[in-house]
Amino acid sequence: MNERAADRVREALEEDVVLGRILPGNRLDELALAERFGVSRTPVREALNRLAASGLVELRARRGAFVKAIGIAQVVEMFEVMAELEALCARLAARRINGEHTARLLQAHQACIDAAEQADADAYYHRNEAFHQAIYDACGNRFLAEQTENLRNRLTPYRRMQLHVRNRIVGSLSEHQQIVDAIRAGEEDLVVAIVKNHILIQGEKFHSLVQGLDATPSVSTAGAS
Amino acid sequence: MNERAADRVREALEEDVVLGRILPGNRLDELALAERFGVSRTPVREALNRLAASGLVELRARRGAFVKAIGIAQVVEMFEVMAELEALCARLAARRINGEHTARLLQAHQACIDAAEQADADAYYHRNEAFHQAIYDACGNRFLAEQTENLRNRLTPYRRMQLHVRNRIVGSLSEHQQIVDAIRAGEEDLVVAIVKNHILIQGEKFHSLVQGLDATPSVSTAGAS
DNA sequence: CAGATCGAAATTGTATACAAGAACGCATAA
DNA sequence: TTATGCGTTCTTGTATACAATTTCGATCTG
Repeated sequence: MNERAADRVREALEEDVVLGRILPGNRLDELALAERFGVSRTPVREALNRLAASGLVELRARRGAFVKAIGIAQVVEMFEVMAELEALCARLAARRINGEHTARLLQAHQACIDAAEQADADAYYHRNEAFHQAIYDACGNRFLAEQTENLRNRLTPYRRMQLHVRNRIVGSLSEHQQIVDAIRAGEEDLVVAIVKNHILIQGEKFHSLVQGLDATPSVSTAGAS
Repeated sequence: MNERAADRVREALEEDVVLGRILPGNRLDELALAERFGVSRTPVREALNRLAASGLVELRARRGAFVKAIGIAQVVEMFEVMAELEALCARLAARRINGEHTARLLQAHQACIDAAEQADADAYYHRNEAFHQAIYDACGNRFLAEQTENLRNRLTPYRRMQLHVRNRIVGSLSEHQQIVDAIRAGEEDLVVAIVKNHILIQGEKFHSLVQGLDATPSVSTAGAS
């Protein structure tokens, strides 16, 4: 329980950024954060450095820390990589899964089914995370599992936003079933195809979602308005 | 020019670790580093944090920073991921490469050929890096390019160690030629296969290399004299 | 009135001082 | 001789003080 102040600050900020409580582009004032957490600037700076390294904030030299404004194009790029990493996890899982991991995977899948039957979108979100984590853990490559989890965390806000799209849960669940079956059957190529599609769907949904919502002129629409 | 002290320290330490001038398991004393670089502990700590985030050093709470001792198993895992990322770069490059990037790729390839003809292993190493970087840049996905470059940097010492293996340069060069041809022809699946093999060869060479050298140096072997 | 230039305030980057915990050694006892 | 307990010392973690740079605003000039 003797937690380091810097870690407390980092975790709290991480949550704020990931959950969208601090919006992209906002500047993170060291002094203000220090006061908010009741510490000095030193642990705050340490936390900001760590967040910068994990890509959540951008550190402009002598200008402060800004919540990284990830453009639509980059999010699509990230989903592209995410699909590949997750597909590799699934491929290796299909190749190497053992009894223990199989049990965990089935359990996580069942938990998703339960949440879906209760139409509890929030619970489904969390259990969906656990389901994917179970795949990562089953891949037998801890480094890959960590990398994939990292990227997944960075994509959290963009996935979260489109889980409320109509019928997405039903579709997601059906894909989960296919994934589980393919992994247990050791069908590597099949599970890779399913997972890639499973992830890329999210990227596409995100893309069409933001295009329908808002014309954020950050990148594309050059001379708009 | 007006470089930050913390960045200078970080870059210098990065080089020391990557080039093996500081061995895995060694503790990085903040005060000693501060004196060595003529700065205070503050920028040193910042540098260590950044290095920890990029996985080069391990930060044990209230115990200091240690150069991360990456086990053989993890290196093999990292090569497994590396092969996948690089193959994805190549696939996307084959799909989307344009004239400018093609020129750069050809130029980088020719530079490798020149270095090989002069049997200059050191020059070949650097130009090989540039060749792979050219592929990353041509993939049209800046995020993927950055991730791949990052991982490549982390694997540097393990790749470097086996470039001196006999005839590896010749084999490498031949694979480069196949990669260039496949990318220019837009043969996605073909280039993926070649690249995966190209990278995994390195992982296997590393594996057999260390197995031939030493029995079980699973952890530190830091103070080996 | 517009623009530039200079200056003050605010903020980041670095150094130093202080607090707390861990490593190490020494002494003592069995 | 060895193991254990205590205390010193060294190192990390945090706070504060100082330096340097940027930003914003006011004033002056065309």
